[in-house]
Amino acid sequence: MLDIKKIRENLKNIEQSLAKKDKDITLNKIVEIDKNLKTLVSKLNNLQAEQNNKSKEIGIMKSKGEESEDLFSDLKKLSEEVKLLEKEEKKISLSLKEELLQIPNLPHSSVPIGISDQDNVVKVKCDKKKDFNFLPKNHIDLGKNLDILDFETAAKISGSGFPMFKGKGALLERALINFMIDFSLKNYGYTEFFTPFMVKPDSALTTGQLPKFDEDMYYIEKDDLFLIPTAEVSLTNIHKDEILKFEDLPKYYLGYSSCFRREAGSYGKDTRGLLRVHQFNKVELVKFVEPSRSYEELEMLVNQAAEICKLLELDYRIIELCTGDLSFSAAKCYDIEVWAPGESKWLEVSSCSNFEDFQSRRGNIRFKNNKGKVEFVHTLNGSGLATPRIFASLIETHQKEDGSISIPVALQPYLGISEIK
RNA sequence: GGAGGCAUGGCAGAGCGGUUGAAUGCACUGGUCUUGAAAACCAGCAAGGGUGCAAGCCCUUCAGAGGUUCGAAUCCUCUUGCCUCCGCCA
Repeated sequence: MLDIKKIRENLKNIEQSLAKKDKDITLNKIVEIDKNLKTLVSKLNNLQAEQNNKSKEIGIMKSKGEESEDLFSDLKKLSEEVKLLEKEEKKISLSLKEELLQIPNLPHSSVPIGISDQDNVVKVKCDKKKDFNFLPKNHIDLGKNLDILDFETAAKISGSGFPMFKGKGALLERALINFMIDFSLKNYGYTEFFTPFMVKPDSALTTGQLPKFDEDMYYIEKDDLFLIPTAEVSLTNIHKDEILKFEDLPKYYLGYSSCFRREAGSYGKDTRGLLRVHQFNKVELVKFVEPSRSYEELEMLVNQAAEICKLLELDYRIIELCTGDLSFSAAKCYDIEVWAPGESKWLEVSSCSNFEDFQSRRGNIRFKNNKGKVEFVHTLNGSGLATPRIFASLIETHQKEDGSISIPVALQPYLGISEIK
């Protein structure tokens, strides 16, 4: 959520900045509501002050045993007027908030300007991809031949778009999760969480999934709960409505979760295999930091996630998203993609974003700075990483001509084997 | 699912329907004392909004939403969360 004060003070700049993300956004309505609200509030405040004073007078008189009918009837009228204005004020500030919640975050000045993913910038290139002296198979065929993936049965149970890992495949999936958790835990000082997978609408509002993207999430109507599309939602809301201590920052949180996405609107895209599924596994990294350090923290976060790709011996590249491809809540974002030689495609396995104070404002997550002033924290998050695509890239990259898979050294302790055949 | 209890500042914990944004303690910050520290003593210490150069002044907020009243932390209703007991259950 943007700061209404900043909108008031820098309307032109903010509009220009928003246009880089989406040229159709307009702030006219917000500015108008804000103006109305301001005049109403100052009128209301004056009346409230009068009411407070007179009520106190009555209190004093009563304690002296005096009575005044005039004052009573005066106040009766006044209080009716105040109540009316209070209702109006509530209505207007609610509508202002509703409007503000629809406006995306401003892109950071360093973000390359562009309209679509065509304009993204490759920041870290993959110089040469792994050579094969045979035609590499895709993960669907590999998985079937090795009997480690079973999409047909998953479809029978749950419908299309749900992966099912079997035998060594299930072991590999579990190993990847554990490996990734341990990696970030041991090397970067994170606190591990195992969070709820279902959240209240309010929590999804904090991180920006609501109110605009409710169609992307699974919703349990009976209990008014959403299945999380990422552990980011649960992790970020840990400090909702709190004031953190300056000395407690930065906070590094990590959590594994299943992630649930309806993928509405992407029908026909990547319908086969592990590339786009309704349920997947991901280790998510979330940071709460003081504002001055958030961009430094973002660079650290991407590098950390990329390190995992290296250890898994995958070909990867880091993409800097352009303004037009940036998500609703992000001020700046890097994607990490790994190469899947069987699919002959780059697969997005991580997205590392700085949200600045966009989410913290929505979730009211603040800290007391070293001068004792309360400020909004900056939040960041990054996948570290998402498994099903890593799984696909991994078995495609490390396949041998006979169809077996060699397991990267870093992962071997987690499987207890060095190959799947 | 049924029955009951509770919800106040960073924490603990008072609070008769009327100068209560809220006693007190702890924590924290500054000061006195001390070679230094501790202890003791003194002072300060909620957030948001408005206005002002500033000091300040005004408004809102005692889980949330409604209601009663001239006036609500205090009374009523609903919701949510926590605790206790019963039922069910991995």
